[in-house]
Amino acid sequence: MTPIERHGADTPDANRPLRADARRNRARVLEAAEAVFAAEGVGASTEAVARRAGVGIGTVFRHFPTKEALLEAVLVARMRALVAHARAAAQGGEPGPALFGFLEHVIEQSATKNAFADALSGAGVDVTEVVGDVRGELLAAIEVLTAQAGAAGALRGDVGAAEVIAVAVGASHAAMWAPDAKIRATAVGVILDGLRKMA
Amino acid sequence: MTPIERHGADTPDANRPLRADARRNRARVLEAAEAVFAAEGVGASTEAVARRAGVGIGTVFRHFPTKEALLEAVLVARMRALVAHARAAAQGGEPGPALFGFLEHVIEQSATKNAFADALSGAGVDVTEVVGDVRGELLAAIEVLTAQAGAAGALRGDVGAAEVIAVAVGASHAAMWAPDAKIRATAVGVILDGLRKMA
Amino acid sequence: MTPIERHGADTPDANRPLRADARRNRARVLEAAEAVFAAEGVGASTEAVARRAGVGIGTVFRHFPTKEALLEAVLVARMRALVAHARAAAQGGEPGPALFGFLEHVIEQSATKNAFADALSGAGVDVTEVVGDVRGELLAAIEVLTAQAGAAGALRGDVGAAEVIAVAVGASHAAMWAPDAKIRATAVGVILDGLRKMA
Amino acid sequence: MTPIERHGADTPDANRPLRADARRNRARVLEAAEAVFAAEGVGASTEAVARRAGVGIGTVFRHFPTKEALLEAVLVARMRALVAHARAAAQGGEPGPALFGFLEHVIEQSATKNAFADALSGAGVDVTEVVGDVRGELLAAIEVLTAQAGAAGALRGDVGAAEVIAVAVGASHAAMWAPDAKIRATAVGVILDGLRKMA
DNA sequence: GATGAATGAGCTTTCATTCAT
DNA sequence: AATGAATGAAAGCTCATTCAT
Repeated sequence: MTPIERHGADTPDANRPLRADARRNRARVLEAAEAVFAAEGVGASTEAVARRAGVGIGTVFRHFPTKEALLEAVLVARMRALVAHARAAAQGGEPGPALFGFLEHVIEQSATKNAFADALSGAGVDVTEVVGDVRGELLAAIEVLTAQAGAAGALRGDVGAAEVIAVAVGASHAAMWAPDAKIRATAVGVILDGLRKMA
Repeated sequence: MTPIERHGADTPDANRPLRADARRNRARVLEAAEAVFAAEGVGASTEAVARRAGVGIGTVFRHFPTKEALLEAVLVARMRALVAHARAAAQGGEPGPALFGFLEHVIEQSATKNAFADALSGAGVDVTEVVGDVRGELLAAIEVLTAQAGAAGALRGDVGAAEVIAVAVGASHAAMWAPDAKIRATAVGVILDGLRKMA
Repeated sequence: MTPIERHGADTPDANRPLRADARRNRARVLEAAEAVFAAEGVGASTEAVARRAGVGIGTVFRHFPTKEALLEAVLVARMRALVAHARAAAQGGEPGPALFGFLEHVIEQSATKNAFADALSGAGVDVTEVVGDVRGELLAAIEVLTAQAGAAGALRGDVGAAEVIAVAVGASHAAMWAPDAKIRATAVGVILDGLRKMA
Repeated sequence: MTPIERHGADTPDANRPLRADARRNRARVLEAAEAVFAAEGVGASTEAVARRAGVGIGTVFRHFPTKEALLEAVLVARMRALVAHARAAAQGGEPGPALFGFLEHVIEQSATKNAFADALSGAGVDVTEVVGDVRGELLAAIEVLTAQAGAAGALRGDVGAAEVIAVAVGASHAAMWAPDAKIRATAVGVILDGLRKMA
């Protein structure tokens, strides 16, 4: 129905760099969505997100054509941040602390905001499908951390990146569920200890 | 939110004798609710529950005055089952296997059905408030298991019942997130290893 | 998902005779829909229909799960009325007047309310699909009228029921379009004359 | 509703010179609108029209300040084409064939695209109001054809231009409704026969 | 003049909850 | 007690229209 999509003719590049204000609004909406969903759960209304972002509903739907798309975008954004963090950690000093520092960061974040993904999966969204590319990137980034830590003798031999992620997800939830800071610290400590090289 | 939930059990005549068929219906609804919410998430409609239970909606609401009340009842029922399981385990043979066997049961269950609680907490319900009595009972039952295992030298010294529960919650989620059986087994193993006595 | 749909056990017959008040409401909604869509076009809101019927929106959607379903139901109802009228006409006296009287009735009705179907087809609904059974019944009923009139020498030899319907649809629109009564009468007369036996 | 539509034509410099590209865009939009509305009904979105025309929405609204204005413009354009066709026909050879050829053209067009006007009238727009001038022109052009055909004895004596138009509208709809080509041909034939001189 | 991002009223649809039967 | 029809407040989403770029 849109044969050529030619609508500028002299616009330098085809797939729209997105006007400056549009870009700004998109970011604001994403931010607002993250905050609102973290605070009220995925059941929060799209209007609430719009209000928080200070834009009209129409704007939210222009950028994310579906509520699910918005949810996905939030998830992807969060994962992208994790990827960046993991890469930075891999660059840093000692392998062991690099990996465990990263994990603690993940857990901390999840604990205050909301768990790795599961408000989504609880709502019936197939998380795996959604995150596509990013999932691969995250896996790769963690693979590096894992390999380094393994080589340095700081990590159990039988675990790879996938296992580390699963364990991190678990630790996040343990942290969320723990009724107080002391219990939280112990529980997380226990779980992470499970990852360390056994004597 | 509905503290006076306490229904029957050992008060043979008191509050509500509850006609035989009414009792049966209550049970059917609860069962249906568990199945439906497990399958479709907490967003599933109350009508779907009624349909599955083979009763009219009116009946569902007669027994559980609110959708939230129904959700809570499901959660409480599941925890009650855990309590029973934990007590049975404590009666059995060796302390170490008793505790870890129980934990594996919990994790397995959560993994196939759905996590310990969090569809609820994802929906903004304060789980801690809700479960009131049962939470105490579960804690007590696990305390017994924990103490026995600790005395037998099968459990890290610095963890009590609360920590064990948090770790179990974590392990459940690790299991749910793991993409395949092999990774699931390793991740759960790692976490439970964290609980064992360190050399 | 609804294995048996057993919800009465002693309700005499299975597929719900529909409670008395429900039946009444369904009829009211249908009537209201006919009036509202006739007056404001198919673009009229479902709420307007509910208001006119004196019921809540929910009730409209309980009976007709979709706006399209409501539209279809209106169309089917109207066609059913035509079928009844055609059958009655076939019972009556002379074949020629029976057919042409019926056609005039159809045209008159369409002219005041709105055309045979096309607000729908204008809205992209595939009318043919929708009316299924009724279409067949109408065709059959008109077939009878047509055959009788043909035998009586009051109808052109080369037209059957389908052609008669098409011509009636045409005449309805001619009537709707005509700017005044005199022109309307002449135009309709011209078209119906086309159907009569040529000398 | 936009009476001052009168644009250019024989006023070479007056109201708006209208830049060359603007003129081109106006035409493109009109064309696109005709195609889109024909294909998807009047419910089609203005954006769809813009997309099809290869312009931004803003441009559509600059030329036609309202969706209704756009709809009207499409209708007027179509009628203008008919006027031209009618005038050409009047110039041609024998009166009878001239009139009936014209009518067949009208019917054919309507049948493939969509009926004379009624998606509009179905949407609650008062078509008569809208077309103002053009309606008069069309009437006049057909008056000529009618008079010629009448004088040549090829047309019933009691019908004038208005009746012919009404009948043409009817025939268009008969054609649209007919389920197959054979029935369509017969039904249209019947209606047009009604217009011919009776023996 | 052209563009397309922003707007928000309005629409369809769902669902917890109530209440006459 | 049980039923299921009725209710109406949201929710998600669309689209004509405006206006800064």
